[in-house]
Amino acid sequence: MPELPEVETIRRQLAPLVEGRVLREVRIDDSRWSRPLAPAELQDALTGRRVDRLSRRGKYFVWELQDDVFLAQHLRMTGTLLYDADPATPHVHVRIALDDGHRISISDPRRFGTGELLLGEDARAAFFAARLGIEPLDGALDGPAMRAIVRDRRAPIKAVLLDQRRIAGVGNIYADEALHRAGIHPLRPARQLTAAQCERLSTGVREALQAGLDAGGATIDDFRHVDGVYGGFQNEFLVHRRRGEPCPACGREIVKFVAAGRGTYACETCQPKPRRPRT
DNA sequence: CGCCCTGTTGGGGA
DNA sequence: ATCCCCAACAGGGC
Repeated sequence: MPELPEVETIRRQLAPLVEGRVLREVRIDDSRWSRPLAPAELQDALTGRRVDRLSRRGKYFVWELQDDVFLAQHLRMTGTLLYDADPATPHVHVRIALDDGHRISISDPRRFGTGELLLGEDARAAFFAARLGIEPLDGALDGPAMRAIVRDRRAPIKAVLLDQRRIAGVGNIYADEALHRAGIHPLRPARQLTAAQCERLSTGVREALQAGLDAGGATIDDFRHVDGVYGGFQNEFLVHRRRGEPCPACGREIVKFVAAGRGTYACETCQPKPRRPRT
């Protein structure tokens, strides 16, 4: 469910509610969530600590706790982070009681979500350095940066966009959206992109993510805010393809295929298929 | 009712 | 470097 705009939206809503609060009680009912630690170990490490800041890196929430203790939390496919959730909410595997009486619940039907404890600045830096590349909304993702990222890579451009070690936070839906905005076919070998295409793609990635943020992270159909309310839609490529409607730019049919192992949508009029197999 | 397929993610093994 | 499969579950098509 959550891609970068959704994660950032949740972070912005939750940060003022948790920063400065102490985690009074932590209950983890899922041994998968806290691997490699046992749930009891993670509970003990978190309990009683003050939240200095709630930040984000790629699609990770970073709970910055006192004494340089960090929790890198990922919601993966189906995780939701709820504030004062309905007690009947299903699939809640992690519950946190704050010192002001409010509660945090993490609901995650598929249980892919993770929470990793990182002790100290160095551990945090190493964790993200091994996994994440450039932050797409920090201003550094321009045409030349994109060109350096695609250079020498013969993998399809969509696979490169989804590689978190290159660009942090672009998921399946926003990758399709960015490629449509840039007029680039998802299967085009990355190294074939011209300087002009790299420029358009860097803009497409930034604008697609920003549009998601402007919509309050409401671009995915079952996205819910921290208060449990469902979000709405915006009139973008990704919305049209979900509805089975034609391309909003040219009116031609949107086609579906597999790229980088994921379901992929494109308009092959706006995004011409690659013809040259190798370069 | 049951079976099969799909999926917003990322890690590990081939 | 790249591809495939997997984690666990819900929902839709047939």
